[in-house]
Amino acid sequence: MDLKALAANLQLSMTTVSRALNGYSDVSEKTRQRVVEAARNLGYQPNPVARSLALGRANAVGIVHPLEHGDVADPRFLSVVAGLTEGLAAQHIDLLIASATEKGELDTYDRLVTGRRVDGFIVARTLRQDERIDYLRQAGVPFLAYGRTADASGYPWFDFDNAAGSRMAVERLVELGHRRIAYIHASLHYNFAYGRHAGFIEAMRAAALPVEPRWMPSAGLARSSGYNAMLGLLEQAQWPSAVIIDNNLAGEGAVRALLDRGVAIGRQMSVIVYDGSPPDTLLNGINITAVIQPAHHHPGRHMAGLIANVLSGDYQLDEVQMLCQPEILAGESDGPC
Amino acid sequence: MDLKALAANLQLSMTTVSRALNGYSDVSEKTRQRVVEAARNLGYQPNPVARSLALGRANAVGIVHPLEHGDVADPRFLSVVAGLTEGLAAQHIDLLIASATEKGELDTYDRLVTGRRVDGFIVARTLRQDERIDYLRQAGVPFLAYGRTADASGYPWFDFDNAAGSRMAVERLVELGHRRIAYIHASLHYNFAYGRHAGFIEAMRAAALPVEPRWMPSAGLARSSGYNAMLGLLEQAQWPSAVIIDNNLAGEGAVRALLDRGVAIGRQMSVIVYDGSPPDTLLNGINITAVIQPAHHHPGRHMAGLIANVLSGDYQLDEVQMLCQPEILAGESDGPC
DNA sequence: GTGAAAGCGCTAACAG
DNA sequence: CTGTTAGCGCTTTCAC
Repeated sequence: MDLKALAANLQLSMTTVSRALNGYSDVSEKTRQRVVEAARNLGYQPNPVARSLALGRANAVGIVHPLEHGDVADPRFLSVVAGLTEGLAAQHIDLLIASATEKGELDTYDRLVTGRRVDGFIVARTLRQDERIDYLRQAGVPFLAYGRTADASGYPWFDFDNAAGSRMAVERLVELGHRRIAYIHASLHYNFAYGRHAGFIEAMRAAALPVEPRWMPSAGLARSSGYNAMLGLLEQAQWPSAVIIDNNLAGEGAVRALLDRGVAIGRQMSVIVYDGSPPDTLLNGINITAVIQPAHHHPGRHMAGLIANVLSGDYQLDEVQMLCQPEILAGESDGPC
Repeated sequence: MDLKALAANLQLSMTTVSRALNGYSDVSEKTRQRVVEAARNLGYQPNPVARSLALGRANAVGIVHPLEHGDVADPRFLSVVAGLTEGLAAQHIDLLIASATEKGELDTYDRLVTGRRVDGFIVARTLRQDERIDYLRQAGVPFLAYGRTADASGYPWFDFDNAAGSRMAVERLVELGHRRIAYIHASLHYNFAYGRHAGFIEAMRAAALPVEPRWMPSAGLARSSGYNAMLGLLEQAQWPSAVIIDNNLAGEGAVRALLDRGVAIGRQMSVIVYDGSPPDTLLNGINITAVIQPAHHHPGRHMAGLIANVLSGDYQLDEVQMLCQPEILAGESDGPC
C-alpha cells in the first residue's frame, strides 16, 4: 500500500492525500477525515526512505560507540541508548549505532555525515577537551552532547550537575561529623569526573576541611581499580573516616576492598558512592548511600526532545542546554564519625 | 558532489559512472579507472537514501533490544553489537538498534518491517521456544539468529556448540579424578543454557557419574544468583568436589561465594566457568579455568557475512547455519580431586 | 481546496 | 561499451 494506491482508492490526488496526512492547513477537514481513516483501514505506512529522499533528511541520529581495546559493556552507555531509542521512536527518528573504526572515532563521524546516513549525533561520555565535539562544531553538524565539556557554551547538551552532587555528599558527611574525607575518582579527563572533583574540593574548602591529595586517588572506571584505590587508602598511616567515590564501578570495588579488609562500613569508614550500586552487584547486603540522578528526570525522553529541537535547527541555545539536579539517596553505608 | 556532477565532470553519462562505480562488467577498464579516480579525488559519496529508494532495500539490519524492567547492560549483547557493526560496515550495511516498546517486542519488529527501515534482523539471546523467530519466519522476513532454538532447522543462525563445551568441561574434571560434579545453570528457556545443560548430563552419563538434581541448581544470568546458588551447594550435607557454571555472570558470583566461605578454589572445590571471568571482575587474583568461544572465530565478522548472504536471498540453508567449536582455556581454578 | 508536474539521487531496462 | 529513459515513493512548488 503506497501513496498512489491510497490516493486511487480515495479518488483523490497523491498531493491531497499527502497534505492531509502531514497535517497541512489547506485541505478541508472532511477530506482529511476520510484520508486519515482510509490510511488506517488500509494499513498505509509511508515509505521512510522515499520520505527521506524527498525531504533531504535521514530521520536518524547516530551514536558512535568507541570500541576501546577490551572495552566492557558500559552500563552508562546502554542505559542512554535504551532511554533514547524509546524517546526517539515517538518522534519517528531512528537511532543508528556505529562502532568506531580502527582509523578512529572521528573518521566514523565523518563517514556517517558525508554518507548522509544521519541528521545529527548524540555524543556520549564527554571528555573535558573533546575532539569529537570540536570536530562536529567546526563541521557544522547538529549534535547533542550527553555531558558537557570544559567550555560548555555554544552547543547543545544534557547533563547533571556533577559539582552539586559532590557538594551534597560532602555536606552530608560533614554534618555527620566527618573531617577526614577521602575521594576516589575516575580520570579527570572525563568531564563528569572533573566536575564532581571540583565540587568535592569546593565543598571541603567551604567546610574548612583539609584537601589531602594522598586521600584523593585516581581510580579509573572499573571495579578493579576502585578496589586497588581503596586498598591504597587503607595502607596509609592515618585513615580517612569517610570516602566518596565518583562512579559506581569503582565504588563497588572500593566497598569490596573494605569487606575484604574487615573494615566496618558505616562505622569505621563511611562511604558514599555516586550512582550507588551497579544493578547486579555482589554487595546486596549493603545499602549504599548514593548520589543519584533521579529517574524522574527521564534523561532519554529529555534528550530525544532536545535532539529533535536541535535537528530542526530552530532553537535558542538555552533551550537545548539542560542541567538536572542530583539527589542524595540515604543508605546505611555512612554514619556518625 | 552527486552523481550528476561527477558525470558532468567526466563528460560521461550518469549511467556509465554508476556502472563503473558499482563494478559492472560492461564498462571499459580504462573508463572505470578514470571514474574511480575522479570519484576519489572529488570526494564523491553516493547518497545511501537515494540508493535505497532505487534498489528497494534499506541497507540496514535491525536488532531489537528488549528493555526488560530493570534490565542491565548485557555484556553479551553489547559485544555482539560491537562485532557486528564492524563487520557490517565493510558491507555498507547499517545496524539499527531499536528498543522494544511497551506493547511488546514483536510489535517493534513489525514496525521496522512495515516501515521498510531494515532489510532483516539479527535476533540475539535466543530462547528455546522463541516467538520472535516464529514471527519472522511466518512473516517471511529475513533474519539471522545468534543462537539456535529447539528446532534449529529451516532458518539461518550462528552459534557455538554449547553441548560440546559442557562435555569438554566434564571430561576435563573426570580426568582430574572428580566424580561429584555440580552444575549451576541459567534458565533452560535460553537455548544456550539448555544445550550446555544437555551436554553436561550426556557427558556425566558417558562417564557413568551420577546426575544429581540437588547439585544442579538454576541460577539465572546474574552475579547475585550465582552467588546464592553456590551457597546452596555449600549448605548440603555432601559437597560436590567440582562445579561447572554455564555463564560468567553467575560464575563470578559463585566464585565470590567460595571466597566468602573460605573454600579453597581448585583444592576443595574445582571450578570451570563458561566464558571465564567477565572483563572487569573483582576476582583478578584467580585465573579461572574456562570454556571459551575463541576470538579467532570472530563472531561479528561471521555474522556480518552470513546476514549479507541471507539478505541476498540467494543461499543454501547449510551455508547460513554456522556452528563454532568452543575450547577449554586452562586456569588454576581446578585441580585433582 | 485540489491537482499536475517537477524533482530528491540513484539504478536498471532498453536501445544503440 | 555507452547513453537515453523511466522509474523508486514521497513532497512541494505552482497553477487552477
